[in-house]
Amino acid sequence: MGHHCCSKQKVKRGLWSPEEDEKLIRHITTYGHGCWSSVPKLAGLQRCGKSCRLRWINYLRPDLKRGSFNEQEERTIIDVHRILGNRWAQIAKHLPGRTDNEVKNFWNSCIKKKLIAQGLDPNTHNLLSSSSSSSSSSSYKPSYQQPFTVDTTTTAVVPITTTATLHDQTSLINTHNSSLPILNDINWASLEQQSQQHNNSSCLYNKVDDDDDDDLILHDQHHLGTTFDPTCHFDFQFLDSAFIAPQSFNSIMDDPLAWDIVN
DNA sequence: AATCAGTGCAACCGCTTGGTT
DNA sequence: AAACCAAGCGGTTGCACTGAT
Repeated sequence: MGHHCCSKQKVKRGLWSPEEDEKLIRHITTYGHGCWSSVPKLAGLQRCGKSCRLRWINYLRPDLKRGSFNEQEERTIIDVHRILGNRWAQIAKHLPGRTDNEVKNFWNSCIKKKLIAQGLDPNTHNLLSSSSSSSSSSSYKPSYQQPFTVDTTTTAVVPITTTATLHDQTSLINTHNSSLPILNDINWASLEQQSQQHNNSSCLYNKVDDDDDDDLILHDQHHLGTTFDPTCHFDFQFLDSAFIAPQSFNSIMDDPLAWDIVN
C-alpha cells in the first residue's frame, strides 16, 4: 500500500543514499521545491514527493542545527509542551534549527523518561503521585521557578530571571511596547468568578505554579494565551503569535464572559 | 564471536487542513 | 456546496547501532 500521491509509479523507500540527497539538494537549491509532487521527476529521483519534502525538511535544509539538544532547548521544550501538549510543530517553532520530528523524538526518547523519573506525568506535567516521587539528580527545574516569555515574531525565548510582581512584569513587557497597558488594577477574584460562570469559549484554568492558589490561563481563538496568577504574581506568559497587542489584551480583559473553564 | 535486547532516529502512514476549481 | 489536491502534522514503524550476556 503506497501513498495516494505516488501509487501510480514505482518509488523507492527506506533510507536515502548520499546520491539521492545530492540530487535533491542540487534540485532545490537551483530551482526551489515548488510543488513537491513534481520534485522527484524534475530531480531525477524515484521517490514520492512526500518523501522528498520530509527528507528536505528534516535532514537536508541548510538552516538545520544538528547535534544534541542543550539544556536551554530542553527547558524550552518542557515549558512549551506543558502549555501546548504534543503540538510538535508549534514547539519546534520556538527552537530555531530544530524540526518537529527531532523535537518529538527527543521528547519520546529522553525528556519523557526524565519527567517520569522525577515523578511527573509527562502528559500533564503534574506529580504522578504525591508519595512515590523520588528526589532526582536531574538539574531540570519546572518553569515556574524560571519564568520566560516566548515571542514568536522573533522566535526568541526570553528568560525572566526575577520573580517579579505582575506590575513589575508588566513593566518588563512594556519595555518591548510602551503602549501596553499597566495591569496592576485587575480584580482577579472577580475575573475568576466570572470565568467560572461561563463555560462557552476557550479559556483554560489550570494549576501552573506551586503555591497554594490557582493560576489563570487565558486563550482566545487565535491561540494567544497568557497565564496569570490570581494573586497578581506573574509566573508565565506564552504567546503563540506575537507579543500581547494592546487591543488583544484589552479584548480579553474586557470580555471575560467569553471564557470557558475547561478544568 | 555470536546473540539478544534496548535505544535512538529517520522515514512512513494516515488523517487534517486549507486552497482552488 | 462538493470534490479534489497539496501541504502539514502527529503517531507509529523499521532498522541500524550499541552494550550486555
